[in-house]
Amino acid sequence: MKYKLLENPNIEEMYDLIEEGLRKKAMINVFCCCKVIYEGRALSQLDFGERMILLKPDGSFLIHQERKVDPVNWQPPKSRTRTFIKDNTLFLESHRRSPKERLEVEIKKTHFVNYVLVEDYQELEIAGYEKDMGDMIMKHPHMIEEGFKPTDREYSTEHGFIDILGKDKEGNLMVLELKCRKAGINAVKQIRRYLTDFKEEENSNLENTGNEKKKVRGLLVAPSIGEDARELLEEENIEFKSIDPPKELKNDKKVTLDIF
Amino acid sequence: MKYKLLENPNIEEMYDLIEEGLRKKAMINVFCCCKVIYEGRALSQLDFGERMILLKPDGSFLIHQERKVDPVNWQPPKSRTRTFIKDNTLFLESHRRSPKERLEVEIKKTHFVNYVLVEDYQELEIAGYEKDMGDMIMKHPHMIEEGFKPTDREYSTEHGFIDILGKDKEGNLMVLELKCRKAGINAVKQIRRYLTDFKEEENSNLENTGNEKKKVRGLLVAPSIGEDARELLEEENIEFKSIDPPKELKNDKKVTLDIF
DNA sequence: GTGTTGATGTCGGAC
DNA sequence: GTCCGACGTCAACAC
Repeated sequence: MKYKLLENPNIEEMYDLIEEGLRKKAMINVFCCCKVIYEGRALSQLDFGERMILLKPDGSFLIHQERKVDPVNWQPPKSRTRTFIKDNTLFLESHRRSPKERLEVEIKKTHFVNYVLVEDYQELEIAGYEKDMGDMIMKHPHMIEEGFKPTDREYSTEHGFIDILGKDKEGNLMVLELKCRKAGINAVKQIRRYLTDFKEEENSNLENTGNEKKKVRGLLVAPSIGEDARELLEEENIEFKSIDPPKELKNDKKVTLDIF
Repeated sequence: MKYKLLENPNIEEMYDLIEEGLRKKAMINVFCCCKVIYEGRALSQLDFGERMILLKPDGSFLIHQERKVDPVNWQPPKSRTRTFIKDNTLFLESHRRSPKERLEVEIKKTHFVNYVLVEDYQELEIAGYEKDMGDMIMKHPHMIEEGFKPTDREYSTEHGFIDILGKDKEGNLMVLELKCRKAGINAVKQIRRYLTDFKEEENSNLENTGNEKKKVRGLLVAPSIGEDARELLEEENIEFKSIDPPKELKNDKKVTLDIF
């Protein structure tokens, strides 16, 4: 089951659902009246009130009040969450090893609780660094290889945006994925998804037109690449080009600002 | 009604529920597959994936992925949220006036959506940071050393605010810089800047008045100090006093008792 | 409003 | 691990 939800659960139901969610590494969401105690780098307490609690599969633990972007209390990723019942009351507890920190949530009344098995393979693309790299390649396509001609930027597909689309000197389609830092396995998976799309298209074109076969080349562009990423890359017949991102424009700007 | 919840809603149902939640200033929670575009101080895009969206009555807008404490995209309090349907697709949009920022969420598939009218009158009581440390020292100056008398708090200088200014039992000026965590090299540099100011002043006073020379002592107060910081400290003849920040809540559980 | 500073900052990268 | 810098930092407070 992809998700599970309970309205006005009793303590045992709620305990079971949260335990199940934790076991399955789901996102768990609790709307309840609770009291919170935190001990660690600082010390805090928050008396009973209605809040939203969010437990993430990476161990993150967030308690949100009705205002502000930041959670009122939280624990970082890799914290360990535990549930227990004491005096007919459900508690959530989160421990962090180092620095030693503890979060304790006493739950009085729950409106509803749910967990969801989340599928999210996308990473945030933020303009700035990577954008600069794209700008540079659009301006100097020979950096990729002789005869490379970029045709599209941020080309939209069903699986997401392709950073740069172009053709090599033979006329083969090239799908470029840019990373401004060391490329990980996710970068390779990403480019693989794009390629799947294009290869399907390519095959149907072939059937229709009988043209001579053009290849679709996947090319990962990054300053370096991780070991696991390299493996998948070779397996999938994707190419890799090592290019450093253009030297920081941000710093230059900041220096200028500091001067004034 | 205190809350409302829909599983697998269709677009119109979802639109209505969110509009109702916005009108009633509720906390709104959406578990869905969505795509996010942000334009403002930076520029970002996040392709389709499953996430949790949280809209708060103060205008805050959070999009949480399955990892990290921080939301992947967000808008701050006082942003204005708008919903609209285009091409049979539901969009959430959030505008901020200044700086001009826009967040656009395209929703593909929603697992469930709910709103809750939250009642939370409590504020976080927190202890263990720099202000508490300053309070403690002002209240118990002997913690620094016998005969220490603080004279000013947040004393303004050309280079910034001195946390605590005072005099030792000999009448020498003391410049205290407080850190509630392990002090790094920056803390030492900071105190060094303040000292430079005072020593210049001291010298000009000497010339003018011919008074006997009083020293200016710099004192870094922190629970501990890093190695590089220690080096610069000794080089600059700045002193160090190890003090842990107080971790006592002011109204220690009294609030709870008062309520009953 | 603009500006400055502290924070359980968080997060990522380098050593 | 620890240290160091960047961040759409956020949020509180002063001016």
